[in-house]
Amino acid sequence: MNREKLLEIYNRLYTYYGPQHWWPGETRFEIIVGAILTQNTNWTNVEKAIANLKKGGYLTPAGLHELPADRLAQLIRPAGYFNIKARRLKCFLDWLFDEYDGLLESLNGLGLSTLREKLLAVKGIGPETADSICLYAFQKPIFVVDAYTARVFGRHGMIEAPSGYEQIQEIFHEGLDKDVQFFNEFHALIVQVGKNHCKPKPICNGCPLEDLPHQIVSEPY
DNA sequence: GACCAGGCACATC
DNA sequence: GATGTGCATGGT
Repeated sequence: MNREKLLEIYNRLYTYYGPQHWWPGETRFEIIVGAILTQNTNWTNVEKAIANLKKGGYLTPAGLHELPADRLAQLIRPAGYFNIKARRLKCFLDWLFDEYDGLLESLNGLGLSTLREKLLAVKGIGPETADSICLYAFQKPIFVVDAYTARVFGRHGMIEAPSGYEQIQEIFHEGLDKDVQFFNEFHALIVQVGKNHCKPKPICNGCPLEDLPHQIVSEPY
C-alpha cells in the first residue's frame, strides 16, 4: 500500500544524494566490526577505532580473538562505550570460533533467517546490528531499520506512533521488492538525510523531502 | 555547555 | 510487556 510513497522517497533521496557506496569497509570482517562499533555512535568515531585496529594488524577474526579484552578496549576507545563494545566483539568472536572455527565463509552458507537468528543469539548483537551484518556483510535481502528510519518516516506519516523494530521493518518488506542492492542504497540514503536534515531538531530548509507533507512528531521508535 | 550520534542489555515495575 | 538506565567518546 505504501509502495508508491516509499519509492517516491527513495527516488528523491537518490536524485539528491546519488549512490552512497555502502558499507564503508574493505572486508566482510571490517563491516561486521564496524556494525558493532557504530551502535549509537557517530561513524567518524568508529573510523578512528578501526584505524587503530588496522594499524596494529588486529583486524582479522584471529587477530581480535587473540587480543586481550582490555587491550582491545583501549584500541577502540574513540568509538565510545569501549568497555562494553570490547565485550561485544569478544562475544561475537568467541561464538565464531566455537561454532564455525573462526570462518566467516561458513556463515555465508546459512540462509537469511537462520543467520539472523544465530546473530541475535550473540550477546551484544541486536536487531539493527544483525540486519546490517546480514545485508552489508553477507548480501542477504533484509531491510535495516534504525533511529533515522523511524524519525524520517514517522515525520512523513508512514509510521504509527509507538512501533517496534520488526513492525517498521514489515512496512518496507511488504512494500518493496527484496533486492539486496536496493535495500543497501535505501538505508544508506535514509542515514544521509537523517544526518543532514532529519535531526531531532530538523533542518527542513534544503531537505530533499521538504515539500512533502510532514510534521514533527514524537519519536516513533 | 548542551546536544547528538547508523543500540543493546539489564533492572524494575 | 512497557519503561528507565548505564554505557563514553568526539563533533557541532
